[in-house]
Amino acid sequence: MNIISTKSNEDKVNTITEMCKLFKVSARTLRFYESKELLFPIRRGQNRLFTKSDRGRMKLIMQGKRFGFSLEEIRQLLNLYNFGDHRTRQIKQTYQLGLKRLSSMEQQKKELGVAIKDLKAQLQLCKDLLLKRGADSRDL
Amino acid sequence: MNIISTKSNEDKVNTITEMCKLFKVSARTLRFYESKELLFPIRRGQNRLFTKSDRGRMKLIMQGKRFGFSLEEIRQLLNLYNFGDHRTRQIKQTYQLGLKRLSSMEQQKKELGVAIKDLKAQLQLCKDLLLKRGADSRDL
DNA sequence: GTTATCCTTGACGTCAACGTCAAAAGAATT
DNA sequence: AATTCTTTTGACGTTGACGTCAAGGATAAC
Repeated sequence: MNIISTKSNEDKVNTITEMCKLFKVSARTLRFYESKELLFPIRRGQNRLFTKSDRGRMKLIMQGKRFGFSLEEIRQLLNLYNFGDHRTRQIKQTYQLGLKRLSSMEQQKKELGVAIKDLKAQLQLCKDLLLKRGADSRDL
Repeated sequence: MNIISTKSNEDKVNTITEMCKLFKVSARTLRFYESKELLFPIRRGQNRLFTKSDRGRMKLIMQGKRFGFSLEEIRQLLNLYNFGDHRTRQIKQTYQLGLKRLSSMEQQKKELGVAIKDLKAQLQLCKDLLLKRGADSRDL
């Protein structure tokens, strides 16, 4: 342990199998994401090493997928989290995209709230019917 | 207008093109959904007529898609809204599925809240950088 | 009657997001 | 040195969710 690297996991790198376990995806998926420029693992020889940046990106990728975004949509947004090394014009574009995405996500959250309310009501109706049909309330 | 049908749009039926416009999808999509048993239009001759039930289902389908669910997942849940004509055991299963889906959606809403917060923060950072680089604050 | 318009059923094509398999290269273990 | 394990790079396969013709029936308009 070097005296400089007090933040032990800051500069830690992962092999591909470690990443697989970390994010519960296949190696194929990670290579695929690299080919699509969502990840940028460095190389030791010909092997991939995934850095903290890649871990952060993967987290965002999984999140984005959960919310129903396509990989391409996610890729564009990922630049928002690495804007240091881009040109101003590109950052501006990504920023605009981020604003759109934000409002889309806020909208989705609102809709989700309504859908949840509906589903709850429907489940209640369903439950009532089941009880009326003589179901045991313990297995509901 | 029949004296019995006071609820004018309750028993209204739509042709396929009407449905297309109503939900902004293609006819192919509607036929595809029927083939996958997500919709059950009645027939006049060989033509499809979409009922109120189908309209309700379509609303739920679009919603489900927005939230990232697959058509198969959506199909299973749709039974929750038409449980009148099913057997108790099946309803019970659908009910259980609904509970799972509910908690999944609630989880998703929570994650969405966090992601929105993160994105906002990131956008702020981005904005600061752009301003520092001399961007005009009016086009942000 | 025929032209035009909707609608139908196949059947094949496409695109995203991977899965799967083969061949080979490197490192590690015995 | 031989074997095992991890990983690599192709390359082809698959699945979900449709798109896109092609060929034909039904109905309304002229």
